Amino acid sequence: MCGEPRLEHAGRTLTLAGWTARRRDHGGLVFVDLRDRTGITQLVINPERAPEAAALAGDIRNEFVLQASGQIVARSAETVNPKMPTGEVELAVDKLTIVSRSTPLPFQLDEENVDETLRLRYRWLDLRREKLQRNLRLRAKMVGIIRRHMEDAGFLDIQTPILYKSTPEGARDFVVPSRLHKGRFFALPQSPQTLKQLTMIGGFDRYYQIAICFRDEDLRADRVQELTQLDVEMSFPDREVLFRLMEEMFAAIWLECLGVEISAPWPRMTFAEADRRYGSDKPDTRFGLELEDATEVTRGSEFGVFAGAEAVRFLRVPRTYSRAELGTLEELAKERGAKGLAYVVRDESGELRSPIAKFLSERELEALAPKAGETLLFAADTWEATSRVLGHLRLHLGRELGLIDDAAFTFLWVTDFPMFEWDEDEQRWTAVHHPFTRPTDEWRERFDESPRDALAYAYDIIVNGNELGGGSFRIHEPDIQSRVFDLLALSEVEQRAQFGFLLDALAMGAPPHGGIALGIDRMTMVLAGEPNLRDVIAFPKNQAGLDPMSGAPSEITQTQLDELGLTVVAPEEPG
RNA sequence: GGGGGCGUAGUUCAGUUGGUUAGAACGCCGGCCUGUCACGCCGGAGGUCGCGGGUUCGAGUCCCGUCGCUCCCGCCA
Repeated sequence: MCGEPRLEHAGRTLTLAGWTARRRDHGGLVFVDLRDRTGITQLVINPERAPEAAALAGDIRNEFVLQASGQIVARSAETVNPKMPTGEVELAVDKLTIVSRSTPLPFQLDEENVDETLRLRYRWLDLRREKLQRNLRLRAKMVGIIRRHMEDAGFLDIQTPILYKSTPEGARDFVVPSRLHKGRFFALPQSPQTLKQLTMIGGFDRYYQIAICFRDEDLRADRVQELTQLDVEMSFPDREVLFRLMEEMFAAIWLECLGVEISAPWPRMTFAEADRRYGSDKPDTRFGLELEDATEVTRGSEFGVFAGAEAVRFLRVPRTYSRAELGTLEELAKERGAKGLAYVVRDESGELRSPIAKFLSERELEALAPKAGETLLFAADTWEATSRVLGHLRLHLGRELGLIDDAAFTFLWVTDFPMFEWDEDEQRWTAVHHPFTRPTDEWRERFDESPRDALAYAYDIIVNGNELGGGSFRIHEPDIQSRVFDLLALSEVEQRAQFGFLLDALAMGAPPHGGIALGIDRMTMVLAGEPNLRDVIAFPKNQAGLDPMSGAPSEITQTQLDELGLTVVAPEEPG
């Protein structure tokens, strides 16, 4: 392989094949950097040694595929290239074959910042680049460790269908029309959730699958429409066993892929604590800058906004800001729905700068205790809104103030999520996790009496503020499952139509069960240090959900439409 | 659905206050070159300044619209 020849191989005869990374034509001597996935070796084509090869060498262009036979020779001292691993040797070519030619490339493989549409359109070229080679190998290695780990722990790989049933709960479904049953549709699974529960009821007590899941929602840098997840489920679950299984798996991945040791067990934090301290259900605990609560202190304040707010919370930032900078921060706060951003700056001199200071009593200021060189940034609103605004600001400030150690990995379990949240638009309760999540034991019998407060037996894996996975213990009692559906305003008819099979199964000897699902794409992203999911996926779609390479999604023929019994009512104008 | 950023040669970019023929590097084509390794040297081709409209004597530059890409909000059980 091109990355392998070393000094000790000198004298050996061999054949290398690969791509032309670069040709340096000296008129007589021609040098070619030949590249394959292992690296680069320099070919030397000397017309005195190999006249036939030299005759071909003038034709070689970038990315031509070559096969070259010859002898590995030590380079003379002055021609050694210390920058390359194979730089002490080169291949003195005897026989050269141009195996395959290439048109000039639409972009150069060594160019940075190439337009992403171009990279996606010619993905086969992008894949030759070092970054994607590295990321996809890392991903494959990680998946290998995952499979080994799950198999060793006695989990059974069971495949579940891709053509499945649409359930309007949750994300939008991708649907596939049925030819044999016109007017009816399969849905691609958003997750094998109900199916893996059925494997438990079916007597396989430890299931796993590397499953592709489909969600027809808008895309983001860290969100794609078809995602790969490690899906895990076990019967008679023990949370400690499951947590340890995950901690050991991540430890193995991080050690084998990065050489990084992760200490275990990981810290655990309830959702309530995460929300209170970090304003987030996925806190980045690589830095402090925690939210503080001034609601009690400012109760009855002369500053009406504070006096009347459900919650007054603030960030204590260890620096001072100019008015202009505070304006920028306020814009950020408003992006997340804040009405404004009150502040108190105490300069190094000890002087207070604050539009609200005149409203604050001695007692209030004393309690807030801004130190010299500090800025307090306030949000006064509903509790939930203050979390959203300050949690967002905290992340921004953490990055801006350089509080984040990029080399650090902080793993965290967040537990005890709320079961439900109120959907203002639809005027009904929705499941925070999913409707099969079991309430904690204390809420088991009364979750529907106080849905706002009910807690779920659910947990997330958070790494550096990224949600890498989440799971729960499931409901295995048909009556409780029905009551959850009732609370979610699913009529009895809808329950039967959508989830009848699950309710029937739960009624026929369902063991207690629970599990977890991990985002393989996001795990790779964090592992590779990539800010973008598309760079850890071989053939991703762009942000509009289109594939610039194949042109998918595309129109289908009238014959296909007829066979499927479909009519296209409002075709998109072809762009 | 909404907001921000970007769009100039094959690629990555520059382009001043609105002013002559829109530049550079790499790539591409031709020529020279026997120790280069981002080889070097000489020459050349290559542009609907995303698209449409407007202002102006004059628009890559200003204005309006539109399209594409991207980041974010909504959405993502």
